[in-house]
Amino acid sequence: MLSKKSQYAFKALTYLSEKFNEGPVLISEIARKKKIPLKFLENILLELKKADILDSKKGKGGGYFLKKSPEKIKVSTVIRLINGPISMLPCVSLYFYERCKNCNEKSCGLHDLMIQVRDATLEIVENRTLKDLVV
Amino acid sequence: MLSKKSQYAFKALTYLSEKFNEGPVLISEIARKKKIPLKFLENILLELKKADILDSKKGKGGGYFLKKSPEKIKVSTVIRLINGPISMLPCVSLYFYERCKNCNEKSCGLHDLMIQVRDATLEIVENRTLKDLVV
DNA sequence: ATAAAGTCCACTAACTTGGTGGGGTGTTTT
DNA sequence: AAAACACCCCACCAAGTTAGTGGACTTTAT
Repeated sequence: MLSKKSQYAFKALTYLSEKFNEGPVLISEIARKKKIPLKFLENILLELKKADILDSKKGKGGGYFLKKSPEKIKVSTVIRLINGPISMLPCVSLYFYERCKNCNEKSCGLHDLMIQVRDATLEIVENRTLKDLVV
Repeated sequence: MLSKKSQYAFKALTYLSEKFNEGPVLISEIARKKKIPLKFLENILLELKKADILDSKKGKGGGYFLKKSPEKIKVSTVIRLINGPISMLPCVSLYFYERCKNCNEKSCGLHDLMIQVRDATLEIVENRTLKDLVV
C-alpha cells in the first residue's frame, strides 16, 4: 500500500501540474486546497526538490513549482522516491535489490511469480506521468 | 512489499505442497528445513489453519498438512490473509475497501491509475496457485 | 529593515513487524 | 492411567516505521 505521505505527494504534484508555468505556489496554498498537514507537506516538498522534481523560490512571491513539465515526471519515479520499492520482494527489485537468504533465486517459485507481478506493475507506472494524473 | 511473515508462509506452504498426501508434517521439521523461527512459524500455521488452508493433527504422528490440493489454493488468498491488501490504495481495494476522504473517486487520476495496477496484479496472483510455486 | 516564504533539525505518539516465553489441550502409546 | 507428543493460545517485548509537530534559521523582495 502507498503511505499517506505518498498520497500527499501525488496530491501536491497533481496540483502543481495544474499550475505548471504559472509561477511559484505557496506551500500553505497547497496544504489548504489539498487538505494536507502543512508541516508534513513541507518535508515532502523539500524531498521532492532534493530529488530534482520540484524547484522553489524563497521570499515574497516565492513558493514551489515543477522543475520539468508534468509529462516528463514518471509515476514510478515518485513512488520509488517517497514510498520505496515497487516490487513485492527485495530479491526481485530493480532499484532496491537485496538477495534472498535461504532461497536460491534460480529455483524459487515465488521469486519467478513476483518478477511477473513486478513487470506487470512497471508496464503501467513507468509509462504514466503526472500529466496522466490530471483529469 | 511482502512482510517476512508472508515470505515464511509461502515457504512453509510450498514445503507442505511438496509433501501433499504424505501425512502430517511437524512444525519443527518445516522450521528446520526452511529456516523459519519455530515459534513464529507456529503462529503463521495456526492462522493458515483458521483460514481453512491448512489442517492439523495433535499428538504423536501429528503435524500440519494442506486441507486442499495445492492447485486449489490461490496465491492471492494467501497474500490477502497474511499480508493484507493487494491494491496500492484503500479506495481501490476489493477486499479491504475504504473510501478516500478528500478525493472524490469519480475524478481522481491516481485512483484510476491504481485500478489499472490492481487489475494487472490480480490477473497474475488470482491465476496462480501453490502448485505453481513448486518448481 | 521588515516581512514573506522556504530550510533545517530535532523530537514524539501511535502503530506495525518480527519475534519470544510459558503454560494449556487434545492424542497416542505404553 | 500416565507419560510423551505435538499443536493451541495468550501475553509480552524490542526495534523500526509512519505521521506528524515545534522552533529556530536563511534567503529574497519591497
